[in-house]
Amino acid sequence: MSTYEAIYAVVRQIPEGKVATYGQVAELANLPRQARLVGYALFRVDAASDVPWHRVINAKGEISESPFRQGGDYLQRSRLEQEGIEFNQEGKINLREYRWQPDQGLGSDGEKTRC
DNA sequence: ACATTGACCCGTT
DNA sequence: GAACGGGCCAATG
Repeated sequence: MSTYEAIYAVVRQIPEGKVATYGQVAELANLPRQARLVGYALFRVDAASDVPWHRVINAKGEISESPFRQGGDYLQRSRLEQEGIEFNQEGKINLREYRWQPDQGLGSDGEKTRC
């Protein structure tokens, strides 16, 4: 069980039609402030892996991927669109809508115990 | 074993 | 609101 394995495990928990940011995945993987490692891990992810790496995006809601990535840049976006995720003119995703929240069913009130 | 790299996030200016 | 820099860790050659 390597550190990357933990990251893959978290990414694998991302439901379909939802996206998670690197920082979020990092925290879920027990790696606080190590969003970088998440990105590095995904970079080293094997295409044959069942890791939905395409569901992981940066905090800006933009798709980040290296130009050397197999296929091209449109691949990830195409996959996300298949999941039902929409992009705006900027090619970004509405994190407020598609951000994966593990505790989605927190409470009907949503945010009440604030301050 | 050392140095380099690599798909980021956050706080400050 | 945008731009800039710093910090972190692991894998690779």
